[in-house]
Amino acid sequence: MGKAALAAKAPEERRERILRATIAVVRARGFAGTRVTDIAVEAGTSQGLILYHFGSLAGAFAASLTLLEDEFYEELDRNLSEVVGPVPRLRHIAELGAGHGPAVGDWRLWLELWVRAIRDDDARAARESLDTRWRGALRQVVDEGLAAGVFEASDPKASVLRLAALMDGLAIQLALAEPGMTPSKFTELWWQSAVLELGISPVSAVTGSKGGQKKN
Amino acid sequence: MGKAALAAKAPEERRERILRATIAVVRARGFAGTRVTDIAVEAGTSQGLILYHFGSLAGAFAASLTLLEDEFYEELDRNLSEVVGPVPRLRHIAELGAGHGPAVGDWRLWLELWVRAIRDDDARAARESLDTRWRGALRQVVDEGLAAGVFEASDPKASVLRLAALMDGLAIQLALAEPGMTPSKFTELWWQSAVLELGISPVSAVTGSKGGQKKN
DNA sequence: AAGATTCTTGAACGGTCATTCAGTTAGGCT
DNA sequence: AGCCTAACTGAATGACCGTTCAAGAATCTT
Repeated sequence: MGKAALAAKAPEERRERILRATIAVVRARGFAGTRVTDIAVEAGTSQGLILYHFGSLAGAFAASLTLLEDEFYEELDRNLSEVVGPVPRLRHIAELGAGHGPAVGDWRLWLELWVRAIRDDDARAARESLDTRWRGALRQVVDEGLAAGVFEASDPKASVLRLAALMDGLAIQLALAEPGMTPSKFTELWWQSAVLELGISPVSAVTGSKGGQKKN
Repeated sequence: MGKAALAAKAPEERRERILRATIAVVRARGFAGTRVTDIAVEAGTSQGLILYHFGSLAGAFAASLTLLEDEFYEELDRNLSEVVGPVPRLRHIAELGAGHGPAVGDWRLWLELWVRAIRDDDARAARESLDTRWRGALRQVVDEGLAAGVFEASDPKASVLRLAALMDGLAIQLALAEPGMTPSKFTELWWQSAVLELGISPVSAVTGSKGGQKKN
């Protein structure tokens, strides 16, 4: 009976383990390079089980995307509630993008998702949903700042769109390890744009970072 | 003999036809979805010939990337020489990105290249070279503008980096047909950032477009 | 505890596809 | 013309890989 308690894996647990394994493998090999066997090995199960639960490899991909979404949302909320005040929060976002925060940070996975979204409807829906949510969070911070009078923007919607797009664009270079692009450079470049775009005063801009203006 | 003149295809011609076909198929199906047969059909040759010339499918991919580079360079130069003066030229760039100009415009192909660059060295080299060249062109326009006194930027290098990255980021939305993103919106969003980033005066900003400020 | 149901396995199947290859054609050279 | 090499073909090969399946656990029901 003690044995049973240890050996017994709820099927649900198995399912989730497979989905996590799927994400891990896609991260490492990309969608195109992911085999059923890879997932099985990573999850410590058989190939058969993957097909049993998800019907096909594509089905496993699709299901793993919704897990990815859930975790992204959760983490985003957790991250943003960590910091208060529009400027520090925006600054926090600038740092998040650079790769702090595990789920948010893996830009290569994002690239994979974008390309898959060109032709796969599940991926398209997932990426759109993620993007909307992400822009919404950014929008919310911007609105807070506008209300508090520390940001100014003639067209907040456009500003948010641009800042979000800029982050994606910078992310590409980070993901591809473009020489000269580092996480801290990423953060600074984006932050500068935010300052410019939202008319953040130099004083608050510097104070934005929690630790003051110490650089290293 | 007349016959010979018509029928005779220089092998070089065949080679190039295959490379063009490769690009076309990748554009349509992505790297992951491209089969040797597809290329053969598109090029009107046999599968065998592709392998004969390029050794492998990956080889054909690699070779087609250098053709892509060449055409990109050529087209970029052609496009930029069309317009004179820093402001109109920058404006022209804003419009180019939105998809005018065939080779420059196909952002989906760019996405494919980015993802392939994660794991394939040839793709990585090609994309880096393309990117460098592209940023160089942007940089040149910015320098012109600075010299002429119509732009101002405290850190031109960073400005160029940001403007280039922003274009990539916006391109993703264009490539994925994000609802609400259109070529003209793309152009306007980017242009606004350029105006902000380079301190372009409203007067020249409006005159930037060749046709004056007509909107429709 | 017997039976039914769900879960799990891994071997076998079958299709797809890059690559090979034996042979054909065409062009250039003498 | 006759030979040699490069270009070219497409059928055959063989590996890889998603999916199927028959059978075996585990769990649940009563």
